[in-house]
Amino acid sequence: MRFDKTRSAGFLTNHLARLFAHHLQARIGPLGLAPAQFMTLLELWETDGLTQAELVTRLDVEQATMANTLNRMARDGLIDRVPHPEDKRARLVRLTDKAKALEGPAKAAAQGINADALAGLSEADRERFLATLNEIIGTLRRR
Amino acid sequence: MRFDKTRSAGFLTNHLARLFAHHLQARIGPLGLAPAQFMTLLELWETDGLTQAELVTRLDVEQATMANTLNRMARDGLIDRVPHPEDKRARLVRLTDKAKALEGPAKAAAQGINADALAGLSEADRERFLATLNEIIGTLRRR
DNA sequence: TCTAAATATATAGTATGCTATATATAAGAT
DNA sequence: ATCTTATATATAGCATACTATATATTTAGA
Repeated sequence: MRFDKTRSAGFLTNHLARLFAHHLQARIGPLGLAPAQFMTLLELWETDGLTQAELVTRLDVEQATMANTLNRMARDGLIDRVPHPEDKRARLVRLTDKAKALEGPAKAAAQGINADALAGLSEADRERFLATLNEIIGTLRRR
Repeated sequence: MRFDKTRSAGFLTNHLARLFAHHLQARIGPLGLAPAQFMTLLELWETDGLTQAELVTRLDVEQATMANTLNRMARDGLIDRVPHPEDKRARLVRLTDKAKALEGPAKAAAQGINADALAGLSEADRERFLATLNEIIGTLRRR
């Protein structure tokens, strides 16, 4: 059976994701951030005080993955966790001042990588690429 | 600063790669394979007897990553490593009969996932998507 | 030739992802 | 009110990725 890597969406997406992660790490590492932490901060910069469960839903990772990421973020002084006022099981994730201060530089770094990556494409191709990514994500999530 | 996840190539690619990996795991797991093992087998099915260094180049992963993947593959009876005839530092990675027998079913599983993922796209959009992935990979590798 | 640089592999440590499992609390059902 | 089920979080164990480092061998250069 033939299988051409360069024509496999799964293979190529895996490769590209590793390249993006590598570049992101290079640019936000100096800020004291790692990629999964940045992804989590994107939600918290939008809405401070989410629960772990809400972050899990919004970022589509497993609960155990998020629990570990939040532990590392607390260790690194990016978040605090305070008791949920109405639910003794839950805790609210709160940004520290340190994490709030990183919003500008970290988002700029990520935007820069996206811009570099798509630099060789026409505006129409960029739009089509983003739309297709979103569409395939939707397709695979439904299964 | 605004940062829309649904318009970030890096964010979307990370998400999609996780979805692809999850589906691939579900379909090749029952064959006794994991995604990185499958990726490595793709090269070895093409060319049996590669060195670790050659696999590293072809798959664009770090040497330590490949060393660990090969250890797990040897543990699982998918490969043997034999001394390189001309270079005492190196070893040749050889497929076992077990690994050879998995080529058809594993490739079929991966093709099936790719087909499912792209099912909602026109043929032209599929081609464009694959071409764009390859192009962006090229761009980011050059940096 | 002998030393220095390059190459092939291995290992340690860490981050991020997963599944499976455990515990605590909340909500619903009878 | 009690019992069952659902929800929120934590933890253990593993795969895959990374960087940094170590060792062995080969190649190149003085």
